Amino acid sequence: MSAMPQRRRGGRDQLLAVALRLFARDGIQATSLQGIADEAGVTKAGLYYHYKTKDEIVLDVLKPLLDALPAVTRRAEAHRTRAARVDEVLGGLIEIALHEHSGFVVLMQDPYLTRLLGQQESMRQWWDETSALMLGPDPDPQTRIGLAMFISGLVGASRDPAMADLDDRTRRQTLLECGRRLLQRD
Amino acid sequence: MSAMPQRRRGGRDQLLAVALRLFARDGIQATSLQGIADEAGVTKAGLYYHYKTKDEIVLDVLKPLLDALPAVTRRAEAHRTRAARVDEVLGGLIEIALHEHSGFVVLMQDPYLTRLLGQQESMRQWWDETSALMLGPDPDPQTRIGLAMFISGLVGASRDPAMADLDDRTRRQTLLECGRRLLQRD
DNA sequence: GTCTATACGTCGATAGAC
DNA sequence: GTCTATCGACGTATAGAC
Repeated sequence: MSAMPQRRRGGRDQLLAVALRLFARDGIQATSLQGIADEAGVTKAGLYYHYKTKDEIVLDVLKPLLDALPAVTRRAEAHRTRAARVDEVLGGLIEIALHEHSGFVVLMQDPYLTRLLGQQESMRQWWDETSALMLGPDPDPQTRIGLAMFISGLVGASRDPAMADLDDRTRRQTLLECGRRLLQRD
Repeated sequence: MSAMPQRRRGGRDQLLAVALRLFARDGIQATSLQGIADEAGVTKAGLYYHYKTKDEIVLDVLKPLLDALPAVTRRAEAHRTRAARVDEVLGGLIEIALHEHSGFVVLMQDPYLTRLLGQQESMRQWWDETSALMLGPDPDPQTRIGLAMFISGLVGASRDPAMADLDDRTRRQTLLECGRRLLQRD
């Protein structure tokens, strides 16, 4: 019983790693199955042993991320003060942005994925619930838009060259400070 | 001698407007010339009378934006204090994000365009110059990353539903406040 | 200037040998 | 499980009639 990811050539986990890298770099639409197969050292038909369609690969690649987001919200709901809930969500999103950066880019920006998930509506529902949790009742526009800027800006900020100089703890702290500033009440 | 944009069916300006809308919605790669031609009411071959390649269309679509960005920087350079330069750049970028939102999305997020412009290096050079102008000498990481979050977050913030309720002046003011918070020194 | 028709490559996906 | 070979659809781009 091996729960370890199998990174063997052509193994599922290696296919997913290759696909994620290419999706983040070139976009899903521009990433061909041929390209994934080449980089993974298998043939195009080899992919079809593991997956029936390209969309199945896309969803499997994003699965860990799509599970991680509701988990953050569930942890935040356990807190009793709004400030604590905000910090929990900010910290959780920052953690994801830093350590699953490729997936986060795809999730936030790829129009192919937007269309694929748009049919499900689950993503929008998660964000409505989570933002309501952070903003509380009757949020002012400034805070509302500050939150939108944070979630959208997290992609670019975590890719910034200045990030390279910082250790992991400082990265989290810096991004958290950005979020707090954007969400502070007047 | 008519300097007015020609919005006639199949005119260049209408082609560009259609292309921009589709690029922003679906991504450049996923937007076929067939799709542009259909929406513009011409045939695919009709496009090739105006443009030799798809890339030529892309660059022409983004031309106004690629000219507007250095113009913002030039205006900012005229100011004598750092605070004034920062406000000038923030205001200029906000103006662009609000009123050329489709183009701004494509410019900031489309990997096809990143590759196309990556060959030229001009975009990176503009941002290096502009961020240096805003950050001044020896910027601390917090400010540096705050700026990265602002520029990247501007796309999402200007698309937020809460924006719909606000008048134009309030939108600018709200986004400017976000930028000031992210760029303030400790 | 705009059309029809088409060349030629690559796409996602399938069939069948080994 | 992985391969070769191939399918039909669609991509960009071109040729030539009107």
